[in-house]
Amino acid sequence: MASIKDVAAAAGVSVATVSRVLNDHPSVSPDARTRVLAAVERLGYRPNAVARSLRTDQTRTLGLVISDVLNPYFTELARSVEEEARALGYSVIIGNADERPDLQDHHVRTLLDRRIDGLLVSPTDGGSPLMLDAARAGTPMVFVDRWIPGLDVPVVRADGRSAVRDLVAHLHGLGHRRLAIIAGPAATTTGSERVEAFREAMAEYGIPLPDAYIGQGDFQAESGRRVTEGFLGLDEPPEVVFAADNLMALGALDAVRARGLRVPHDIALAAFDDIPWFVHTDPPITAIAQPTGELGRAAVRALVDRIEGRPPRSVTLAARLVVRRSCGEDPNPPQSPSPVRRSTP
Amino acid sequence: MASIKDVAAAAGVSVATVSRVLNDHPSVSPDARTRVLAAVERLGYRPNAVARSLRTDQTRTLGLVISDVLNPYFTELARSVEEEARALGYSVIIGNADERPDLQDHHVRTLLDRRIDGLLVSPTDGGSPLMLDAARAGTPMVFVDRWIPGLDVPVVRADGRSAVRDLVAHLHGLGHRRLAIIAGPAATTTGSERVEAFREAMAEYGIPLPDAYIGQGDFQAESGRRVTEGFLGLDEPPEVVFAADNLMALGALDAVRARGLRVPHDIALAAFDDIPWFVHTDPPITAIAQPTGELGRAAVRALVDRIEGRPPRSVTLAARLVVRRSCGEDPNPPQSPSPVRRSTP
DNA sequence: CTGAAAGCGCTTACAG
DNA sequence: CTGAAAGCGCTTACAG
Repeated sequence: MASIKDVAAAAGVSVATVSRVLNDHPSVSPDARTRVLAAVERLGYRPNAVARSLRTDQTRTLGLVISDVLNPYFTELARSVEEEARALGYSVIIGNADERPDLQDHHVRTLLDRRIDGLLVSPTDGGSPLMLDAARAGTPMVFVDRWIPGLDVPVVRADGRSAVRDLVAHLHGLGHRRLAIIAGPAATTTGSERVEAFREAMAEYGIPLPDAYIGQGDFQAESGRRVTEGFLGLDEPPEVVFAADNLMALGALDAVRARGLRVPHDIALAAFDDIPWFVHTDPPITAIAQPTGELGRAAVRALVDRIEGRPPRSVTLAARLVVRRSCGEDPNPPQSPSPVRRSTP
Repeated sequence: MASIKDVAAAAGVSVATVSRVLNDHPSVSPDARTRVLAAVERLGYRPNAVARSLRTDQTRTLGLVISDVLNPYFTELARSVEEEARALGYSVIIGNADERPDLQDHHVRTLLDRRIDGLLVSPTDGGSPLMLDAARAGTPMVFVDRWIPGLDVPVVRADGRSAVRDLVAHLHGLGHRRLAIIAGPAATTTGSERVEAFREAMAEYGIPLPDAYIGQGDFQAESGRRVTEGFLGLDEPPEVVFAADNLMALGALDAVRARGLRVPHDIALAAFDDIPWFVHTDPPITAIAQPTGELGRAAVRALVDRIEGRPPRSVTLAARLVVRRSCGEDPNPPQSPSPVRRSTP
């Protein structure tokens, strides 16, 4: 590939002048500029970003380490992150941890080695020494969705507490009393917080959350399946299963179907995280929706603020309950009878 | 951050020696090695990949430009690509074109500027000058899923022809004669091929595919919605809509539901690309499944072969039809009555 | 086995 | 406005 030297030679100027033209430095004569631009065009020259990064000590790249790309929530998050980053002149490199701390570590290490300007992470666990060291060493970092307490790192996330309270009110109103949850890993904030929010909301109605109704999942479909099978095998199975993310809800659906049971007739189902498919599942699934796009954008802005020397802000946005039919009789029946609605028994 | 110089000073050796132990060069004394490793440990030294890349002229990075990250098919593809790349010692940077040629170009350019070792692309269109030039200039490149004819670039893809024939046989067997398709952009191979395969299979049954039954979509949900509305507004609407990808199927479902109609009672639906949610939609959707993971892995192997000087091979794998209930009466009823099955009218 | 030195492709004070 | 030169952090022939 043509290098800056080739361009300089072709334009009859020094490499310094070529560099100035390329970087829009003001002190370049119109004539020199024209010749350089012509040479660039003729040679099809493209600056080597690797060399530039080495010299300037900045890569204009953000690292994003997410827990699971296959989870539509994170895919959407990644998309909004890339979009906002691009608008601000940054690229993003995504590392998929697949809910595995070792993989997360691998990606953090690779990203750090590549000298990304800043790191956006949704931690899979409590944080490895590598990540903690990086944070303490001053690597610009922002947590999205999940975070690690005790670190001076801004957090951008959704607070689901009030939406969970709305969900429990909805379930209680439908007459459900035996409520179970498929939790995420206790090592993640979203893993423990969602259980706590659920327990607290239930307490307001005087309903306990027995251990047998807390299933330990890992945010992936297979665990939702396994936990749900366990629930269904109980002497007194729960009336409702609340999956702490959409993939575990998918697993739960698989398990219910495998047993030959129906939602919500035999067991009700609700999920944290809303996705477009929930409108079309059988039945449509009641879910707690996060403002995913806004979270991604806010996270990027916080990180770029930090990188560029401005004080970054933590952001907490509200999640909201979207009621559909997976927990029982539609509580908001349409005014006029619609042919879409199924005649429920 | 500590540099190789710091390590050299701390270990009392030259930077050359440090470099040698870091790269497992054989000629290093055990003593030197020990001291270097200790210094590395003590300083928390991590080699600067940017500097190494500049020097060695290789980044050990693959670029992957996909048409739409929000499409579960591509997400899964991206995941398998990253997995295989990691196994072979490469990282991957994903660029999401969002089905927009301008964005695709942006990512190709950025990736090239970063001097990735090779490029995996699923082109959104017929290819911009930039991409064509890069291919002709010898940038290691492999097409996945979609490709651009006339270029000496290996292609890794699935052949859906026989699965589409199976689908048409299935539809014909169900008594359907008015079959419509929501096509992808004609500029993409998968956009045009799927229509052709559909048309040819229909011809075998003496069924024509009129223009009115070919809707022009762009592989994204909104276009599926729009096209389906058009079909439903026809004097003689089709009995079946075949969406050329899963997102347009989602849009089609939205449109059908908005009209207060039901699948398959009022109109049948099938999709290219199978996803886990299709098992749980109302009704479960008949789809053509690609061996996505295998495609991603094969594409990476071909690209790495090319990069490392081995002859790369094009690969074509077969797709297969997965019959569910969205086209009408289940043609393979279970032997014993199952409580899962709905009593269809 | 080891080190001094060149060089990868840039950017940027410095001097003119 | 322009260029020569230093230097970013590495790797790797070359000489010893």
